[in-house]
Amino acid sequence: MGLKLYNSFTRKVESFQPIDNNKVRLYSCGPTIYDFAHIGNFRAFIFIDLLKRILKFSGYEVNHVMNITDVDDRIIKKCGVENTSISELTPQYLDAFYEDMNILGIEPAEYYPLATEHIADMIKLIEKLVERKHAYITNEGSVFFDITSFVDYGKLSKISTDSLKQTARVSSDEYEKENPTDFALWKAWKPEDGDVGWNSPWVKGRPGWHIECSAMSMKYLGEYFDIHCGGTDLMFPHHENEIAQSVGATGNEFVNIWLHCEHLLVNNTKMSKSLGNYFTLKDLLEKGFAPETLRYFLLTTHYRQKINLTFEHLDAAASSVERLRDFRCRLELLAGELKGKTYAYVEENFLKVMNEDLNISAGLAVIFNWIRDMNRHLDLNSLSSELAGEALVLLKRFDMILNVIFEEGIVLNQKDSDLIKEREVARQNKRWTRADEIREYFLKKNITLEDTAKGTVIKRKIKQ
RNA sequence: GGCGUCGUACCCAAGUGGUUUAAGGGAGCGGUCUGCAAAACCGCGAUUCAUCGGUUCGAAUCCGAUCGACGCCUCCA
Repeated sequence: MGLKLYNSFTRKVESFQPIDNNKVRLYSCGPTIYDFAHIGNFRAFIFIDLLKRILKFSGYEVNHVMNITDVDDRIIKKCGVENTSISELTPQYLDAFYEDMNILGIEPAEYYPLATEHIADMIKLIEKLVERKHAYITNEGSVFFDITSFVDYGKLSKISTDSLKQTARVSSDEYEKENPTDFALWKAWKPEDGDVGWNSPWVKGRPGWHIECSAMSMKYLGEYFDIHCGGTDLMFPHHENEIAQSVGATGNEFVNIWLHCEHLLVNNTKMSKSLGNYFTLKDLLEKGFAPETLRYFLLTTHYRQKINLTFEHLDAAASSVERLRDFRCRLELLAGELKGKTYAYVEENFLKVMNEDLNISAGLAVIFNWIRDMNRHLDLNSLSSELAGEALVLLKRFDMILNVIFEEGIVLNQKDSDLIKEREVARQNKRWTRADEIREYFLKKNITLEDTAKGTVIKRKIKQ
């Protein structure tokens, strides 16, 4: 019993036990707000959402911090190209990010700290690393982490420092590193940085990318916290460097469990900005895919499995969401009070498989098997309104995880509700042409009218 | 070259030594129901788990080889 998770650090599935009773402290790497995030980025955020929802479902309290990178090479570059400043460039992308997260039904983190608001914390941390001889200052005033000073370097990604020496890009012309594999903590100001720069004990400049996560995670979650997660591509060098910085500075353990999410692929190739093979959320919405469809698609493949994005795959996801919602509609038509726990065993079965490293495929199998069983009873009219109410209770529980089943009801304007009444009369008088005409009219508005023994059922159409 | 993940039906995908002559979803076909639809239900659908060899009383599951796909080693979710 209890949740088990695959720890990338030990490469084993481990029982999860929070450090502090039932409080879970979770850090995840957030977006760099230089542009709109693509749907591959959101795969990772939806994975974190699933993790958080399962933790909460199981009764844990979750304190989640997600950083926002609002200063880095790409941002500075774009500011140069567009002849603007960080404070003018980034807010629009941050807003878009929050909006997209909301559209995809992702629960917000407790904190979204911005890198530029934590420069002082980063400087303090760098000072500590210099003090503890893990970092050195170059002639120009940049500060680098000396990876040879940290014996466990490479332990997370299983990359040996020897092999790194053979492949690391030599960039001594950019900064004066002692060793090409050392990474920047503080970068001295250069003309192409424009007006980006902060004063520091060394020289005016800006933080390296990795230090923000060490500084902000420890500030909000303490030196040692439960879970740190992100995409697999962050494992090296980003997370490896975070460990080096954090452990180097405190001498303590840093993170209990590391979780890494696999990539979203397009044509069997990683979706990425640099390859240009990406879709933003907006792109896919404009193609007619519903937010629920996209959420379901990203949510329902195991997080350590690559997903290949195809429109066929999205269509299949839409059909599945409709199946779940159609079941909800049938229950709603029948349900009495929403109480009771006749179906608690189904929830137990669900949680049991979800506890195995978030085995969502097995979890869905539990849900769909139950739905088929319930539909059978509904077809036979052998489900009482009490039991329908109880089933609805469970369905709501499941939707605390999936968040695609329940929606705000459809509100029809006067003209449309009159049309539906007209259609009912037409059907009674067997004027089928008129009835079909009205059904067509609604279909164009993505509303399906279904004729049942209990009258017309109005549904929002998701599938294209 | 180093490190790692993966290959299960038309598509997606769970299962990682016996309770599986392999869950679940989608698509398809046939049927029930329906004015017609839609939804739902019933039935059909892998004697087989990339290939070959080995271990075992027993393998999709363990080991080895081969083939193929992908990721990281450089910014990246």
